[in-house]
Amino acid sequence: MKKSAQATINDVARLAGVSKKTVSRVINRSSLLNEETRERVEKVIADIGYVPNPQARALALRRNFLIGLIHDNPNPHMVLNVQQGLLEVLRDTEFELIVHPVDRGSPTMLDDIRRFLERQRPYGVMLLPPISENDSIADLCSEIGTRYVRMGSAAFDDPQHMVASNDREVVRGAVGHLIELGHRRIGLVLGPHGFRSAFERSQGYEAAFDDADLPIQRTLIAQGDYTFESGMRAAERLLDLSPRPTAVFCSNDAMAAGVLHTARQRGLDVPRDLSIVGFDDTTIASYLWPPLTTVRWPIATMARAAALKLIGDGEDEEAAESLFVSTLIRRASVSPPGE
Amino acid sequence: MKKSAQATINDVARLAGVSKKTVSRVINRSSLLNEETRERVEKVIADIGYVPNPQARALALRRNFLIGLIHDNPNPHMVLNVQQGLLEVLRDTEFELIVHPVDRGSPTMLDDIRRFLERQRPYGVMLLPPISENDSIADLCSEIGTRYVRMGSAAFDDPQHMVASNDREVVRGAVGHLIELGHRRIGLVLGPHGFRSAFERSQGYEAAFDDADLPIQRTLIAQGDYTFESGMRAAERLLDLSPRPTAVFCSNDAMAAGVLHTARQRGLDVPRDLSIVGFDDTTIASYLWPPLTTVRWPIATMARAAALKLIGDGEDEEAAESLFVSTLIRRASVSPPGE
DNA sequence: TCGCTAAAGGAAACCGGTGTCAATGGCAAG
DNA sequence: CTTGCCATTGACACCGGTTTCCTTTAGCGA
Repeated sequence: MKKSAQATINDVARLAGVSKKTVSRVINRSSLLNEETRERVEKVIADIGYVPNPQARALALRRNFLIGLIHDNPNPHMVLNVQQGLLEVLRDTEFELIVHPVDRGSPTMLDDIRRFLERQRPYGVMLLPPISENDSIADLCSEIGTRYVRMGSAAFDDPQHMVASNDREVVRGAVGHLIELGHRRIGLVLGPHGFRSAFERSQGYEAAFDDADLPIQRTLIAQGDYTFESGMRAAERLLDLSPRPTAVFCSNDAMAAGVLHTARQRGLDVPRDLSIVGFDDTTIASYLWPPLTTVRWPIATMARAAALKLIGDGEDEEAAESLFVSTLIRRASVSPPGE
Repeated sequence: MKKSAQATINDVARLAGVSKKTVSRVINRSSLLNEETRERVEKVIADIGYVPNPQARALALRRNFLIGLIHDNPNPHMVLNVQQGLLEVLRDTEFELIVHPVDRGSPTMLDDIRRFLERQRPYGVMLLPPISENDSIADLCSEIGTRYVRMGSAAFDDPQHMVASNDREVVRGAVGHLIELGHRRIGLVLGPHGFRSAFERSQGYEAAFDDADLPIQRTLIAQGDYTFESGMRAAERLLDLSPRPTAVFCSNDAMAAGVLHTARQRGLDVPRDLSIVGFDDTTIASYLWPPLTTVRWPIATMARAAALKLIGDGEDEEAAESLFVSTLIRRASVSPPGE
């Protein structure tokens, strides 16, 4: 009564009284098939619980049923949410997720990616920021013939290759909200150079000032690099200014946490003495005291859409979408100035 | 001048003037080989940059060069750290990481895993808590012949299948530290039922009281489920007690953050009115105010060791280790009582 | 020089699918 | 009745490795 080895296509063919090629046709839903034959084969497949061997298919098709996630270690919160979104879609399919981190900065990054694509031959890959902004990676995918979807803070590729959020607009709204509350000296903690997300968010900041016909004060703009520590340093500089800013918009939550940390060290009360707005809506945003007002972007939803774009035939509705709306989550770290 | 297609083993064989089999022998480091032949073949391989096709190998060997990460969505911090540790090791090898989340609770979980193992034929898999504690999964791996390593809060399998931390001992030390500082009414926020980690940590708590010959007060033990919200609820109950506990040990950081949150809502000063100790040393631990005293366990190191166990021949030193030491990270959320 | 043994290397089958192309059979048209 | 065409289906090569089994060659003692 030993457990039989995995059934093969030959077993199915024999039992159904057809050739392996016909079974293959059934599996691949070829249209050139007699309906009756199809049913007979499908019955056998169901009966013996046959599942095609992915390695053999991969060899013959020169294409694996894997979706690759290529990223360069941006924030863990994002990576994990993306994975969850992708996996939600892949869970009920024959696809699996393969994670391939790379090192931007390394001169061999492009070669690494090429090797990965040529060797593993994933069905499609998802590119996360910041490397998603690198056009040569997208070109490489096209060249090799691997489907790809880029995730970003703005649409910088065709819809079928892009899931983008509206960072600029949402920041414009968030900073506009601060202005409406009466804030005038609003600091900006920038993200690192070369990150599209940092750029878009700073553009949103500037747009809000333009909207209100207010001048932008360069001294209120501090450079950060998306880390907690850089947020602390930025806050030290901003809070030394006189007059002090009454609010700060931070390009991500980690830096916002840093700003909050420094503010507290200096005995400032948040939000009375300083309003703070973050970006990402990571879990820490709600754990902090006061809970952080921040921007939530639908990362998992975007990842789901990306997965559908990657594996789908382009007919799914969600897969058609490529622009996703982030929203301001109002918590307790913002109030009118000096209140 | 078009880029030639990937070189195959036949190209190498032709250029080196040997048969495919000999090339295959070189690749697989067979010992029955003339040294001179080996060198000649290796030179050709290096010259044309030949890399064996993983799909073909997988088909022939019935084994993929993939390491699977099977988990059930425990805390993101852990999943990500594990991934980083694994990938650090895999980066320089021919292995790739394939992530396969499952749903404990689902009655089909075991079948899901079986299908995954039989279809993808990963070289080895890493099992994360809490499903790592499920013996039938380990048995399944043995049955199918997939190498596996389980991660856990205590050693509950052979060393070659286990990377474990010393949760019980480190908690014993942490709570002992609170006792030394003078705390007597020390709350415990438990992790969820059925989690070995929760059990081990509570055992550590009890051991510390035994060490000091102090009685354990059951009312000071509150049930949590590792979420921020459950920490808040637990704190609400504990802080209603009279006399109030002067310190709380929480089974993870998220719950500690919840306790801190509730304490703050009630106007308590941490650590003066309430000392808090967490577990995990997630990033939030240092972002919180006051920065959280917590236990850091070497997740990435454990994952590295696990990867070496999975792909290695058992000769690496780090791979031999199976018990890893967590340490108490002292920050500002602890002080002597009432100070 | 011959015979024997062991090491080295090659031919062909095999892993389990898919692609190409030809064969088969039914049916309408000539 | 024969021919031509289309819908189905199968035979066989192929994807790129590994394994089995056999042959060749080298080494060595008699």
